[in-house]
Amino acid sequence: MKRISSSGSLDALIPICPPKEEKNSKNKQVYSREFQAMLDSLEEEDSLEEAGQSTEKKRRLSIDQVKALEKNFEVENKLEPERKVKLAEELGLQPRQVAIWFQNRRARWKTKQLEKDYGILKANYDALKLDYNNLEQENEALTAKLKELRAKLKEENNSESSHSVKEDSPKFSQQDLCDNNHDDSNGIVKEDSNVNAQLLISPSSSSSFQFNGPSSSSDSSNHQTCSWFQPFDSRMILGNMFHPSQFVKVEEQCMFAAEESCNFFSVDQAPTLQWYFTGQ
DNA sequence: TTGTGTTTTATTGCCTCC
DNA sequence: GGAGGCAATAAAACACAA
Repeated sequence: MKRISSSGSLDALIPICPPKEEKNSKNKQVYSREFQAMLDSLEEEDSLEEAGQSTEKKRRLSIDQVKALEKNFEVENKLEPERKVKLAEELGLQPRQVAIWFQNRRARWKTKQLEKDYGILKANYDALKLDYNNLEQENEALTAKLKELRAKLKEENNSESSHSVKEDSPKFSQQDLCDNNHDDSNGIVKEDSNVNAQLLISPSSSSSFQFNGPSSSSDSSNHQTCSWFQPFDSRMILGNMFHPSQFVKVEEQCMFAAEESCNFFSVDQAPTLQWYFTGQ
């Protein structure tokens, strides 16, 4: 026995568990389980009375007792001594039995709560994972599209820049042309041409390209179907939409390199949810 | 009837608080 | 140091399939 008493009584000293030989009571069952149990309890009470002991067999609490305990547990899942004694008196139980019931009930509640929390966390995790996968796909699509566009720009640059430099733009020095024509560290090809427009690639604006040019550039018929991406054919800009004598300045306004932006969500890195947990 | 899995009741040992 | 809480566990009670 662990404690003499939590409430000052001797209830903890009373062995509630029956002696070991009780285990074999099943072997002498002749009647139905309930009836046999009743007989057994009566038999035991008699024998205990004879022995002068106040031992109680370990048995389940009645439905009414459990209901009352549940009700009290709902009100407050901790049990102060006065309440324990009062409840025990009301239900005809030992105060220690009430305390044990509350203790076990708290343990059950905790287990259930953990299961519940696990379910919620799992659902959140699954949703985030789905989100992550979608973003990953978007990222891949964007990267591919960007590569394609850059290849096109480069190709056009190679085929057309020499002409425009030599024939159409005598007002620029060779240095100016070099400055406008090189691949800078931000990763986008700058274009010199004769169209007055700006191409803005902004990773912070929902993966869309922004085109600052003449009003005709906002022609909605040129939009492609993808909602997150508003690309355009650079040949259209250079060849059809603007007068060839106009000057084109393709400018990148990225906070960081386009390449970096495309790899913002690394494919190899699984979501850790760390931010989620620390934020709660 | 019996074996087996689950639930409930109770114990034990350790820890914290006053 | 005693009281009480908790985790781990034992053991009785119960449910149920075969």
